[in-house]
Formats: sequence, structure tokens, C-alpha cells
Amino acid sequence: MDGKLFTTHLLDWYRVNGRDLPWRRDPSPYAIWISEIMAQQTQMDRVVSYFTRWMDRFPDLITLARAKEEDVLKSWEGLGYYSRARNIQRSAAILVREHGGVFPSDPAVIRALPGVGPYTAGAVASIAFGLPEPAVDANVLRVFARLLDLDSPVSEAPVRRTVEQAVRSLIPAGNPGDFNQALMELGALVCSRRPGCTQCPVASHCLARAAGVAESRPVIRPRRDVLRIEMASGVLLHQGRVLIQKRRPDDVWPGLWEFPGGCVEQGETPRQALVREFREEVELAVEPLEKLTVITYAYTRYRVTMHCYLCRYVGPREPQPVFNEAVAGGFVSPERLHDYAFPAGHRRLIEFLEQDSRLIKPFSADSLS
DNA sequence: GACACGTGGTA
DNA sequence: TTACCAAGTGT
Repeated sequence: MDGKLFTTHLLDWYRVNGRDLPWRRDPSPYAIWISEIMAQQTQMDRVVSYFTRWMDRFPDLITLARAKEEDVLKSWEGLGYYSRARNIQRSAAILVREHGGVFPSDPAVIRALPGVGPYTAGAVASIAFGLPEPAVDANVLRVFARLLDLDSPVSEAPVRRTVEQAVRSLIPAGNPGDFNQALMELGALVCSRRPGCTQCPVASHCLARAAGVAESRPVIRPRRDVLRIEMASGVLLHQGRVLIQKRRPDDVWPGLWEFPGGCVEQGETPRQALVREFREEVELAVEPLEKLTVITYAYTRYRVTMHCYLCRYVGPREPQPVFNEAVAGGFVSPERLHDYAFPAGHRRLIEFLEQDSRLIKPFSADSLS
């Protein structure tokens, strides 16, 4: 491949077609770092609104390091992979404590931050500091799987090394950041799952196109099967307030809040599961009343059907939950639910509740019991 | 290397 | 409706 010509074609295309993303206007190391962490395993279009709100709320490392975890998670709510938010805050604390609040330019130091792997380290080093480091993401893997007509699954380590080498050999000394972003932008806008070879600025360099196999690149290894599970969640209302709990840091949805509930076991009805889960998780006896709604959602390899019930407390005294499966919890006013970060499925349950007049106006104490 | 970790858009 | 999958990292 003629590297000089390839790079010229690619950068010329990028100057015309590159998107006007907010962090491209002021590519500070902090902004680039945040945008790259947010963009992991999602699409840039989805990141923009989160990024704008984040920079408004946490404009610099000091502010972020001092922020409450609760506020950080609330700002991350809906983006998924919530350990990223925790790692960002851990990193901010490290950078303030050990680097005087100045973002480091050394790729090895960037790479050592929690949540920063080879891709993000290369992206920040090249985009924010102009260093000639490769930033190989799924876009770049796909682009080079076609350019070089690679017939091995792109998830294999040797393919990644091949692509990193190829990027290193092509990366221009003048603007490595634009080069890396141009490769990713090409993958996102032109060389996507359905390759748009007719609009591609580097089609003349592409071996897969020459061989007529661009559509069958990259080679993808088959995924693991999806698991379907049934769950039950309970909205326990007591004197106009609702019970929620905060999930453990080592579990799925670390630090997020939820309505108590759990998996429906074999031979169990959702109602029975709910009674059992409330007993196990919060040591409360409850009675599921009406079924509110059924919510289906997916996370990682699970496809969940969540049966949602309105519940009431059945007991002699005031309910005193014991949080066996959570790090915190309590009864909160429905109006305050939006202060807490919830997983997507529970957020949809809250949306449903907000359309229920009984919850929008706080209950009178005796309307259910 | 395999697996866990979330979510919403797209075909 | 189902399946795929996206600016990946940690264990």
C-alpha cells in the first residue's frame, strides 16, 4: 500500500466529512479522556448529550475528584457499563493526588489509569497530545480487516497486533490524532457493517474490495447464546413512600438503585418470587397487590421479562427493612426517585409509575392499608 | 482466551 | 420480534 497517498486521501476526506463533535472544538486532555471512556462500546451520537451535561457538571479533574459518587452515577445513568463511572472518579482522585491535577501525556501513565486500556490510552495520547500512538477500536479493526482482506476473526489477538502495526506504519507525524479519528470516522460513516465502497476515499487501497469480499469482512466469531430470565420487582408503598435499595459495588449495576425483587425460580409464580425476595433481601413481609406492568429489557447476554407489582407491607409494626443484598436503602418519596440512578428496566418502571395518579400525588397513609 | 459488564439503534 | 452490534476494559 502507498502509505503517503492513503493518508492524504483519508485526511482530505476527514476534513470535509468529520462530524462536529463537542470535544473536537476544545480537545483538552480531560475532555478527550471523558469522551473516550463514554464512547466505549456505544456510538458517538449517543455520547454527545451525556458529554455536554458532564462537562457542565464536572468541568475539570478537581471538581470530579470532589464530586459525590451519587452525582457521578446519576450523570452516567443510561450509558451502561457503570464501573466506567467509578473508574473515572478513581482516576480523577489519582491524578489530583499524584499528578497535581494535571493530565499526564505519557502513554504508559495514561494506560495505567483504571478503565484505560490500549485503545483509550492511544486515543488520548494521539488526540489530546499529538503523539504517534495507534488507537485501534472496532471501527479500525473493521476498516483494516477490509483494507488488508484479513480472514481471521478480528477478536483474535494476532489480528489486533497486525492492525496496530499497520496503523503505526501509516500514522503521520504531523497529526496522529486526526489520522486516528479519521480511521474511526471512516469506519463509522462509510466502512460500516454495510460498506459504502462507492463513497470511500481509500477504496483504491482496499484488498477486500478488489477481491469482491468487502461484505464478508470482518470475520466475526459467533456469540454466546442469549439467556431468557423472568424477574419480579415490587413497588412497596408505605405511607406514601416507596422502598428502594442501592446495589453492591461488585454486582451488575454497581452503585445503582432498584426496587427490591429478583429472579423467578422454577415452579414459582412471579408473586411468590416477590414475597420470597422481599423476605430474603430486606426481611419484610409483603403482599403483592395488582400487577402494574411487564417490562422487557436486555443487558449483556440476558433478555429479561420483569413482572412489576404494587405491594403493601403486612406486619404488626412499622416496616424496618434490613438490607441483606444492598449497601443502602430506605423509603423515599416518589417525587425524589429522580435523584437516584436506576438501571434502564427500573427507569421504565418509574416512567410507568409517573403516569399513575396514585403515585404522582403522595398516598394518604391509609389508602392501601 | 473466555467471560462479564448495559443500552438503544438498526435491519 | 429477534439478532446484531457499537470510539473496550477488567478479571
